[in-house]
Amino acid sequence: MSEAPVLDLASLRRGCAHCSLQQLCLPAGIGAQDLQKLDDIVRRRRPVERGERLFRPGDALNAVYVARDGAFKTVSISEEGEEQVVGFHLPGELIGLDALGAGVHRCEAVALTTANVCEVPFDQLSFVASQLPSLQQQLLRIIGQSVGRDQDHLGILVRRQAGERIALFLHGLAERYRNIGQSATRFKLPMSRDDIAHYLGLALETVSRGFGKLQEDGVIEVVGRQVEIRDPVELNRLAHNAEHEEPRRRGRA
Amino acid sequence: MSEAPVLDLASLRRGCAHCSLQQLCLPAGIGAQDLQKLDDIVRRRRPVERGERLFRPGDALNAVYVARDGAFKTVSISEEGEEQVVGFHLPGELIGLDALGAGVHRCEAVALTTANVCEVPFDQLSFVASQLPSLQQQLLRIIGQSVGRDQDHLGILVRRQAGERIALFLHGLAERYRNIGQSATRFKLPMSRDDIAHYLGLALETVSRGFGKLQEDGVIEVVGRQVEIRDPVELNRLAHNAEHEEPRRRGRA
DNA sequence: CGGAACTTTGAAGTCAATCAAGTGCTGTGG
DNA sequence: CCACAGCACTTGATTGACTTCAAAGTTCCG
Repeated sequence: MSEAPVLDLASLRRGCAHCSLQQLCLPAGIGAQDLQKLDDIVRRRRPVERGERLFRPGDALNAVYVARDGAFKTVSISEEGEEQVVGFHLPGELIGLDALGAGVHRCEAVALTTANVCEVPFDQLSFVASQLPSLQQQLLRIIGQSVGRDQDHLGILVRRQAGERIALFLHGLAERYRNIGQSATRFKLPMSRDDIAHYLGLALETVSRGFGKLQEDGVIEVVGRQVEIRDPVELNRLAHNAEHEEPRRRGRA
Repeated sequence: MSEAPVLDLASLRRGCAHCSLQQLCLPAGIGAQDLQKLDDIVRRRRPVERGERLFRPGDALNAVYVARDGAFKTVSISEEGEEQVVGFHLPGELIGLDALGAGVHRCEAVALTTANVCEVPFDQLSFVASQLPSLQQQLLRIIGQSVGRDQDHLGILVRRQAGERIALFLHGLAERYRNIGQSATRFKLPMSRDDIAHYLGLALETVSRGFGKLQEDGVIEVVGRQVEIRDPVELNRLAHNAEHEEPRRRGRA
């Protein structure tokens, strides 16, 4: 009885209920049978240690991954060996889509903390999706959201100054923590200043100074990687309105 | 428009052979019947004039588009009204994927030149794809390639200096012209310096100076929007190796 | 406790943005 | 055909932001 599929299904459903796959299966109005098709192909992995990689550039696209807890970064390495942080992945966000185009990963996915991940073999996912149009559509949507996040990232990098980028980064991160049911005002950064710098296209010293200034201004409280957002409204203003518009208004008003 | 399907099919097939949809149907080993399913949903539009828009931010995702000739830019407009050029689209490159995530466009697509476009209603494409697994896979791949291009764009913007970005831009553009069977060494830029600047995250003056310097160094010949690449090897080196690493064409050559 | 990794802080230099003319193309009307 | 307006592009000078180099301070773990 303890091996009864009903129990397994129940536990999986509970598991997926607060991991990103909820977006893949639940809103599709999926039946128990169909859900099981999906559940059957999801694999668990032993915890991944900090610094371990899920895949490396050049690896074939075997699976996509979702962290159940912990965090990852995806890094693309230029021909000169310089690292560029392409994205951070919190629990529930899909990892591995970078290989969709060529069938081969462009980036490496590195664990920032010890983490538990679900692994979904891609060919099986693809096969199941072809049988379940609603799942296929969900898959497209998830991918589209990931594209949207990339575009947001672009928006952060283009013609924005350091303070603005940092505010935008913190703002976006808070939003994402809120989405996974964690505090949006108090959290521990899973990544180093260096990682943030490589994500924002800044020098790490600039990131450090930016944090310092935000603290000076009473917007955040930061000790090492522990962050508390004291003034979310002001943070939002800094992120969207640019800091140089208000404080000193010269001719252009 | 209901005309003789057979004739339409023939012309479309010829048409698709050198437009981006070739990537959608041809490699899938698609049969004549299946091809027709696809061809049936592709619509032509009257030529789009320079400055016209295919869609605007907030528009529902009705269709994806492919230019048969001409060029487009997709622009996302920040809350402060600043324009950010998200991408340029040459003939054969899909336009409109930005709405996949939310079902609503985030960007606007503006014609840079007069252009002919094919319009593929998205729900129909999605429906046909669900019936043709091979088409579905192709669709995923196309989307993945678009994600890859976005990541390349990211790579251009992060921590690269102006000269490098411009070289990278020209290099990438040449590559894409080559892919569509046009000269990779001599072409006319469809976009303004201002568009390029907004794409590269630079001021337009900086772009102009960058072009000037490349010309001074004998790498390119540029008159207005007409560009000739004189030294592709050097351009490639500038794009990937950074100009300040090695020969500072002053003292030690 | 000690060491390594990470973070903060300071000072100096550089690159690109900005402001400001000026030049050259394109098309239109006299 | 030329004059002229409008726009796109180029060029110059200045300023400010960020990087870089350097060093001290902190946190995290074994």
